[in-house]
Amino acid sequence: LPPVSPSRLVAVAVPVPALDLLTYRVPDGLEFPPCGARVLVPLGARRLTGIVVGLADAPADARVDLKNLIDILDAEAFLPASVVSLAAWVAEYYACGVGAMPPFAWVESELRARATADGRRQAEATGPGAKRTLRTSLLALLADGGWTPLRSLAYQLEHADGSRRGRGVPVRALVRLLEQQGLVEVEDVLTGRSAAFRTRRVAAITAAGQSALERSVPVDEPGTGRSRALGSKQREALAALTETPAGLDLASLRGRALTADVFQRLSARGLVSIREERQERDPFESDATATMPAETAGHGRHLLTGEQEATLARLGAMAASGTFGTSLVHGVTGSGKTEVYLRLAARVRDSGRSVLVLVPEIGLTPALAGIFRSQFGDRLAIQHSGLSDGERHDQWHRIRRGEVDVVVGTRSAVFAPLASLGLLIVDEEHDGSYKQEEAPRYNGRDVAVLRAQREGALAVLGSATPSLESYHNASRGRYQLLAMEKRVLDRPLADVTVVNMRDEYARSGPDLVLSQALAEAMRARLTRREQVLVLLNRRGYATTVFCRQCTSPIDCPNCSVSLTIHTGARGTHRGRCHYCNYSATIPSTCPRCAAPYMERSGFGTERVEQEVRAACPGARVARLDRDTIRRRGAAGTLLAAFGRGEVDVLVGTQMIAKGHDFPRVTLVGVVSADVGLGLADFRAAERTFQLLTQVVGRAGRGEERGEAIIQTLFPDHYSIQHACRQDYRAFFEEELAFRRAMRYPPLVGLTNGIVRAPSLAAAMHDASAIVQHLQRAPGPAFQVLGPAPAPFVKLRGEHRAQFFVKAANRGVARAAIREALDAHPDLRRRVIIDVDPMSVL
DNA sequence: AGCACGCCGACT
DNA sequence: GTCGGCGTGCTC
Repeated sequence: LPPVSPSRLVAVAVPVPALDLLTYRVPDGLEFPPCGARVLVPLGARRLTGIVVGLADAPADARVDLKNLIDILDAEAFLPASVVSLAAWVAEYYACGVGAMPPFAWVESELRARATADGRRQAEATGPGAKRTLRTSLLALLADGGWTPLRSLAYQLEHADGSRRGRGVPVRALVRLLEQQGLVEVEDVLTGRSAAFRTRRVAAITAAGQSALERSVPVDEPGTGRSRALGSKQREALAALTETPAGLDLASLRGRALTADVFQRLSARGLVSIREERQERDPFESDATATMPAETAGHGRHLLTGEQEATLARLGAMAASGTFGTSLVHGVTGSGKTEVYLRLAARVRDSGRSVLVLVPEIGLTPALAGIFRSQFGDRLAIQHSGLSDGERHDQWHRIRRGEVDVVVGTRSAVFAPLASLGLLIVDEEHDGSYKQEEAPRYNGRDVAVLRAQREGALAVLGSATPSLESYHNASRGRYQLLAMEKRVLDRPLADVTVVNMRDEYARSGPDLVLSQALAEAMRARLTRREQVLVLLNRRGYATTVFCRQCTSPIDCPNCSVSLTIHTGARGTHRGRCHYCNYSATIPSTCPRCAAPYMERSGFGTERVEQEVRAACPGARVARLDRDTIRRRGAAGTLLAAFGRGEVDVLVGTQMIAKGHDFPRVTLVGVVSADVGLGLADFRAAERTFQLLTQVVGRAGRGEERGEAIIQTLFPDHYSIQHACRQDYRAFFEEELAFRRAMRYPPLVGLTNGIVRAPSLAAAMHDASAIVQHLQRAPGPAFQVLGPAPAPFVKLRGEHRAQFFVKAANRGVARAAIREALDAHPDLRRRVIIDVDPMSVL
């Protein structure tokens, strides 16, 4: 039991991203709530559901007048206390409000309204021909008898009677006014996410129904006072129910002669009962995971290689110790890491502790989830963004109720409410998608290690191309390093050829996309009915359009980037901004100097697809990038089709390089290894090395030896050279030396601050106010750089200035940043603080 | 993030 | 005059 606070104050996390913990008083009539319980609290004009994080002291600022909790919704922890304190710690580390943390944000409530009887009468009195005011439109919307969420009202108003502009309508004020007039009632319910179970309506026959059916007597009609005999449909329905004693799911009536309406009428006469039953969705029914390869069934059966066996033994020993430790499994692509994870997870599960597995993106790599599914069956839960809110929540509640031993999920699954964790696995730990690029900007991998530490569990990070951070930790002895250097069945790594595109341009002109070597290799592989992956990490048809006379490119009006050319309907080309989605037709004459010499330059995946079709007539070519997978699950479908051999050549961005296993791919072509190398980002070389190594690893996973062809303008660049030789260690040493010289992570802790403002001058001004505050911090504990215009100085119409904080001791820097932000509350909304950034662009 | 408040231009 | 669009500040 928590010690009783003499002042009876609790710290509460509310689902408001900008807010930190708030303090509330527990009124005398209420028990003191335990940590992790949900509570209903007043916040401004709202009432919200929050989570108790712990006891609180009286706020330092005496001016805040504390409010009472309205209600306590759980007698026991709703979120495990371990998850609550983990999330609070993470919010502190990443300098964001606790309210933004996933486990707190998942608990929400919602205001809903409906018309009262008076309100309905008044709505009916206003005929359709009458003049529509906002007030009458609103009342009409609320008069259908059901509860309507206030947040959807503005949208409904906008679409209800065409001309009305619903945006900006003070819906809440209007509803409150109507409430005061007794025309509308308002309720505040726990919603959606936490109550988002899909329910099904199940009909069962009542005793009255049974006797009515048997004796065929007339039955009272509700409301009318009359009696009527059962109709034939109603008799049929009752008869059907006698055959299904467990009840009949009304949704299953679709396509049959009976309709739900018949049951509804019977229910009104008391002959049938209809109950709502909670129904849990199976995430494997949804298309995102339906495409899991069937060959995964073989996993867990065949023998491990010596290396796999040794790695498993070491990890198993660490896990069995029951104390915290972190292990970095550095295994080359195709070395069979997944198999080791699976067996390790089974061991830990059998010892009575639970397992959490993080993966970068399930939609792109369904194989791992499928393998775990076949091993753990319904003791496994899946958590990822492709699930609907309802599906996700079913899974979340199954975990919370302890019905699950193993969770496989993306980033936010690190907060899954698992009890007694014994093992956390982070697959492809270097992957950038572990970092959330919006608040809260946490890294799921780092949170996983932290959680392991707090719960005395083993953390296993795995990658063929570990992040500099993790490998550095391993070489300093903070992590245990386990290497897997051989591929399963001793399959050799691909032969890599580098093509110097300068020579190719000299020979074939500057407009060349596919070198002769790549085109010929593709044709050769295709005639042998093998498959090809072609990587270019840049979308679109062309990179820019510029005027040959005045050389000015066509820029996005909202962002400081030039428009990318995309192929639209009927082959027309449009300019599009990849940052704000602005789109425009490309003029045939220069908007600046009117010269009719507009020229395209650079190329992206669309152009590559076209060139591949031209170079390989008859080949089945498909493209996988963000533009082709708008629809949910489309990536999985396309990858599955490629896996079945229905596509010969798959062109795509980095999506095609993630951990897929396509045994028939024998050739990988990289159209330009240089995309990203020129970026002003300290991770540019690391990302290039990782991408090249990963994509080269896709070749030759079957019987046939693989081949990779890398086109570049910089064949001597160290990330390209080391990637060709698949020499991680050499790359690591060289890159670490660069990071040390430049004082970049992992040798210092880096925090990036970006200040947004209507003009660059204003952004610079506000940024320097914060920087000055930071520089006043005592001692040379950290270094502040900037402010300077950010690399994307304008984005979505806002101007941006940036600054950096570099510190050996992150704690000191964190405290200083928090203090500087607190000193400038007016800038809070416009400042982005990114602790341990993945990218500084 | 909401929500309230207050300021300003554009209409009845 | 007042409506309603938007910037600013606050939420224990």
